[in-house]
Amino acid sequence: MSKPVRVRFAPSPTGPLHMGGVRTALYNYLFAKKHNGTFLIRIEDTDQTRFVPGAQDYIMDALSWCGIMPSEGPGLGGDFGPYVQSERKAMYRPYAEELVANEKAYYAFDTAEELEQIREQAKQMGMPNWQYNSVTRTSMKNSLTLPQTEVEERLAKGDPYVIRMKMPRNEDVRFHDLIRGWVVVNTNNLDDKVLFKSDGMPTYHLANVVDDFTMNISHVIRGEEWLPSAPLHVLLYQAFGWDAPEFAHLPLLLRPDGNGKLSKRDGDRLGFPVFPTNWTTAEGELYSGYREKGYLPEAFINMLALLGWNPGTPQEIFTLDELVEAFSLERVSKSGAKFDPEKTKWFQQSWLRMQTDAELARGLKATNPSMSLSDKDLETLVGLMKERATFAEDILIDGAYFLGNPREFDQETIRKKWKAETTGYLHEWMDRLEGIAEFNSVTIESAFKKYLEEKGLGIGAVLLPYRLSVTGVGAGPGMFDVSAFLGKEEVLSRMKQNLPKIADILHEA
RNA sequence: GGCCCAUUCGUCUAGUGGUCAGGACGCAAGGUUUUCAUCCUUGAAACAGGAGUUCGAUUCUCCUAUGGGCUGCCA
Repeated sequence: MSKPVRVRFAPSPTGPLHMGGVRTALYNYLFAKKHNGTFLIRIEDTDQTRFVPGAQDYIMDALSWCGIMPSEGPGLGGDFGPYVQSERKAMYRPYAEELVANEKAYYAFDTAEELEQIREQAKQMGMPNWQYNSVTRTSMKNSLTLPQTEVEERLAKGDPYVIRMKMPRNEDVRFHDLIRGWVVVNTNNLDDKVLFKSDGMPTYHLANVVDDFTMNISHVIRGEEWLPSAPLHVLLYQAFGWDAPEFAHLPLLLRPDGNGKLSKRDGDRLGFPVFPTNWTTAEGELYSGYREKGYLPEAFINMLALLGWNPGTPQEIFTLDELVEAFSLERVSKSGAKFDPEKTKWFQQSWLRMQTDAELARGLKATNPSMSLSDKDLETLVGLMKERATFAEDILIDGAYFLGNPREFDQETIRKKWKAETTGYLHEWMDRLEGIAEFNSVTIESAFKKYLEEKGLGIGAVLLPYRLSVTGVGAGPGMFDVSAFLGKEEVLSRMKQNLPKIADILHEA
């Protein structure tokens, strides 16, 4: 009989959530939904010095854009709240004291400055990382070395202290990871981590274990950067006499170039966002987000899901619901995944195509309220341009000539395609256009073919120059569709205005 | 430096004690298209290295190398 699945995503509000964090949240969400469990958010703000205003709202907003909805969390309620650790502050000290009473932990009075000094000295003597551990603690100021009376005196007096884990000597800590299998670490390699800080707050380790236990968390699914401290957490569960949850440590997201963990600086430097949505720092520095770049949340989520997990089938396009259905931790890979901006674009393009013309038109109208096009015309335009676009806005950018006479004319196409007699053909073609009674793509095409036939011309000799004189560019949707969309008056008026401009360009060349 | 984790095409990945090592993105070529895009076909492209186990290892074990993470009164 297994416990009900309850998982949490536990970010710290020290800045915006980057895409690695979103993926962790996503996998938690997928796992919870797959097993009819609960996905909750807990804010880990035990470090008051690193608190960044707005970060918590950013996290909730970004997850909401992604469609990753927690059922418990700050502002959402739930039976295990509060869901912000600073609001739970009072509950941690008794747990820390309990460990001291049971000799699993001890008071330490060494100040941060003293420790820094010791580390510095050790470094100069060739020891790169001095640790407060089962060996060194015997020569430090703590309740294990100081006389009992002095300890009590110091505590009574209000001397600052921390509570440290009393790491046992030479014990193998074994735990099972759902992704990596058995992991074994000897406690000699672990130090006496601070569990409770002198400012009255717990550290991550204590708060995390206490909260996961008191919130009935069944599975801890988090990034691989936590793997080294997992043994400590396992030991803490043992010290409290609690059953530990299942662990699953996710592979890291790596940067596309060179090596290393994806970091917030990489994105805009390499030309892609690392954040789900825009984030502006207090200093006014902007980090761009997928939302504002024009990515659909479905595409973003789809891409993230496949980075480090695969369904074992050739399917690559998944809705959130389909991901829930297909997801399993067993199919999460062990090694870090380099993020690929190109493939991300492919997901975006694929998702854009799946939108209906009406949906896309509605979205464009919302982002461009001043657009004068009717809904029906905009939908037609979307239909013509959609296959050529990666982002919705591309439709308006690459299709700008649908909205107004172009100012620029592609010089290279002119140079390659414009012959001495071309302008003459176009004038003749204008006369034919003039004569078309019912102006639609079928009638225009047949008139065009008829004209070519009568003149004995090839299609390329006139069609491309025609396109260029109307749109300014040498590529795009079917020219008869474009013509029909613009209407007879507009097409003729453009040609009248543009042909002289093109002639000028030819003269200059 | 120490500890831990990892290693299949450029990238994301599938896979098995005997496979032509499969797919996707990207790239290249061809076809379709008046053009571009889409679409279709084809192609180049990988089991880090060395031992061992075995009739046989990409697959199992060990070593090495490489990459990554952690090493704070950060999370």
